[in-house]
Amino acid sequence: MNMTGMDGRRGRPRSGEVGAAILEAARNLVLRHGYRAVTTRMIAAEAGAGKQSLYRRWRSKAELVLDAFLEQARIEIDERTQEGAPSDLRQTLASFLVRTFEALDRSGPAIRTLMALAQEDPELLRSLRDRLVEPRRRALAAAVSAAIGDERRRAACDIDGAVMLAYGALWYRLLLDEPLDEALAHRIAGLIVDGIGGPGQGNRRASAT
Amino acid sequence: MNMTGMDGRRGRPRSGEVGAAILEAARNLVLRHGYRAVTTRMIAAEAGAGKQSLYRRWRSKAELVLDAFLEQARIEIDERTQEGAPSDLRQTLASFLVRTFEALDRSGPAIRTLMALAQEDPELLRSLRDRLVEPRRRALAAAVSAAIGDERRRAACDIDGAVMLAYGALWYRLLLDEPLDEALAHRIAGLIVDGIGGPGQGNRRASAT
Amino acid sequence: MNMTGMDGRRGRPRSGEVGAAILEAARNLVLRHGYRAVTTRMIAAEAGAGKQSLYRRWRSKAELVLDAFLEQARIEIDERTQEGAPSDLRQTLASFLVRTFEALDRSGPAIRTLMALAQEDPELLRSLRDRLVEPRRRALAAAVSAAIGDERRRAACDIDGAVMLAYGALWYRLLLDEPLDEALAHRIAGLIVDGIGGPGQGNRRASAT
Amino acid sequence: MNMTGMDGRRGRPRSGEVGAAILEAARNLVLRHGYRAVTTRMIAAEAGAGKQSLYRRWRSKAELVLDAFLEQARIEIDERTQEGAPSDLRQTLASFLVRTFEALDRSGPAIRTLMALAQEDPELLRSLRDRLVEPRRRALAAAVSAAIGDERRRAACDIDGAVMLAYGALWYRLLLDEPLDEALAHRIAGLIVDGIGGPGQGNRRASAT
DNA sequence: GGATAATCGAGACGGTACGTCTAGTCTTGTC
DNA sequence: GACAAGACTAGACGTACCGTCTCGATTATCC
Repeated sequence: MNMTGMDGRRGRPRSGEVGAAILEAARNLVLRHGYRAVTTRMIAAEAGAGKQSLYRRWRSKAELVLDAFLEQARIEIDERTQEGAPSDLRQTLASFLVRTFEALDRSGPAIRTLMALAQEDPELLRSLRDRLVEPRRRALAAAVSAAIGDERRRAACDIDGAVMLAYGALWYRLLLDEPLDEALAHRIAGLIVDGIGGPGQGNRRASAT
Repeated sequence: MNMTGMDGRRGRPRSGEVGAAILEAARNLVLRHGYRAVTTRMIAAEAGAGKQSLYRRWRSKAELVLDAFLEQARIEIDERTQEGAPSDLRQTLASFLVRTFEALDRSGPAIRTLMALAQEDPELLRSLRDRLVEPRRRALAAAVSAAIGDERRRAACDIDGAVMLAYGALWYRLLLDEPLDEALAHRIAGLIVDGIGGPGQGNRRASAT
Repeated sequence: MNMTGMDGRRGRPRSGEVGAAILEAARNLVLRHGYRAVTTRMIAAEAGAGKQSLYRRWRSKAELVLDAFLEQARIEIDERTQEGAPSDLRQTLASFLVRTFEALDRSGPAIRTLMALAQEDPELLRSLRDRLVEPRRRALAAAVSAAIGDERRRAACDIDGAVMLAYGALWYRLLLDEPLDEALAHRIAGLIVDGIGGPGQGNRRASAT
Repeated sequence: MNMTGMDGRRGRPRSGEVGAAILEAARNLVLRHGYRAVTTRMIAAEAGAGKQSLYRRWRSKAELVLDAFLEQARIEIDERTQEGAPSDLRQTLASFLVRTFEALDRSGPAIRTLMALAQEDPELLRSLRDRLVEPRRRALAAAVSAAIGDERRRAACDIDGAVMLAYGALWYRLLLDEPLDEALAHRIAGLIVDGIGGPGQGNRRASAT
């Protein structure tokens, strides 16, 4: 994953532009045609690079495509964290999901592909977790934590569990190719905040039976 | 997908044993080596069959492997539905998840792979949804519905939403290769029933702020 | 080199047409563009075959091209041996060379290429000797032998040596890309029959000095 | 081919040692492993040089290897031309061939490879002709001419034809990987001087029939 | 002596052929 | 017509190599 190759200083250094061009070509082609339909030859040609320049930097087509999309994901997450200080938990959750859904409008198919690839490649899965999933988990957890506010109440909540439910639902819908819209975001937020029975007291007792 | 081939046609009838042997070979090989490492030639050889006997029955390697694992899933789901009528919702959810997690202990990696494949193959995704995801959604929804019992209270609950959260969490953990154990099952059940704040009233007000 | 593959009898037998089409494609392409400029992909495409069908029959591009031209050479040599019984040695030699030069007009470049390839591949060289060089050596030796006629005089002659000189000169000119014309044929024939000094007695004494 | 680069230009002059090291590395590696198995990278590494230092001096790998072996050939030919004035033609021819065969003992494989390469590279063929073949042709022609001695007799002889036969036989045997020994040298010399029938008068009449 | 310029080793670069592999289809002879 | 065996087309993969380009460092000549 070290793309600079500047450990030693002898020989011609790797050109950052070549690596960037390959990443961009990979990203564009996979978005346009899907992972399977894109070949390393196509990526190299689109980038104006030789195939060897590709394999000098990444061990396989899959690693390259992962990097191509993680690059993009990093940018988006940075923009997202410019939050104010929301006070309502349900609203916080819902708006976080809405914004995430919007971002997935473009990158969804590629992200799905990445998760799919990672299922056959443990190292890829590790990268995906470390560089895509975990940062977002933390971002959502922080947002939820801020919305709860009070320290004591926070301790009583299973924030990480809530984050798991939220992202679980997101991925489930994404992978099954079911729509991710604003209504769904509010529905998920409501469920997570209040549980299955909604804000009323009804299910309190039912579960206590 | 028609495995009998006994529509009253002329010629030698298809041998049921051949199809079964292929399914078993596919299941075993994929469990052992993973989807990508297994080739159609290997499956045919392991089953003592010709490749044509494979493609006479399934349209692609992916469909075959899907069938190989759905066969197993069908058996498991049949056993699971032989339930009585539990009354406690949280317990119902938890035990459903526990049993599902146990079944995934063996077939999990293959199921993950199927979902991964489906990301590049719409037809496979459709099959996966119709034959694996939907039946299980319905089974869980029915169990939840039965546990709630009362008709009016049922109407107030977002049962489908709860099912989405439960299976979402399951897939999320499965795809990220995070453990699926009994503690997790209870945690998910608790979250779904009571929401993030747990059975206490605290978060009612918080969300009402 | 066994192109039928019919040792066992199970499975689909190799198609003779495919092999023949590949040979012809290889021959035509190499004649047109030269050995280096022709790729296995081009040969397969021209033959309407897959690359695997090529590598199933030959171990490398070089082996294939050898076969492609030996096939042709065999045909030509068959036609050539339909000789009468000439009596004049110089004339016999000259006309043999003339006819050979004519045949090389078309296949010369390819034959040169084969000899070149054989310099890096001992197995290829062996094939070339056994299937191209030796048969022709024998054909010329037989023609020379017949032209001399008398048994006793034949024993006094170094027929094989003469054949070596004739073919040596041919290859030398061929490889150096120097013209092979009728005048050259007669010149070589004259030298071989009479030696450097020509039909006169002059050099007899010179060499006896 | 100018290896000094010292035309009075500015900048750091080319090191003669680097060029010599490259030549020696090329010669050794090609003798050891053959032309194809040796790469430019290997030559540069063996010489402790960069690849650019190689291509600064030669236009291609083939030209370099040609030079590597011509260097050796030049030395050999120089020694050879320090001859007295032999008078017996057959002996002159034979001893010339014997010495040439000895030299080929070491460099034969590489020379063969060069001729092979030249079949696909007209420019290389030209170099090979100008710098290897022609000088040797002239050397042999001069030796033969000197051996004949008498001006009038010389005019009656086809000296160039004899040289063609001698070198033709040499290359023919070399390329076919057939032994080049002393007996062969004398045999070729005898054939060239006297023709197929040997020193007797027998074939004079046969050819005159 | 400082500027200029060509050299040096090292190795990345574009391009492209090679030989291997796989999926899914087609063709044998046998049952 | 199903069956086992295996050849078939098509085309992607990752490696290898050539000849060029680029880097920092070195070594000469010229001003």
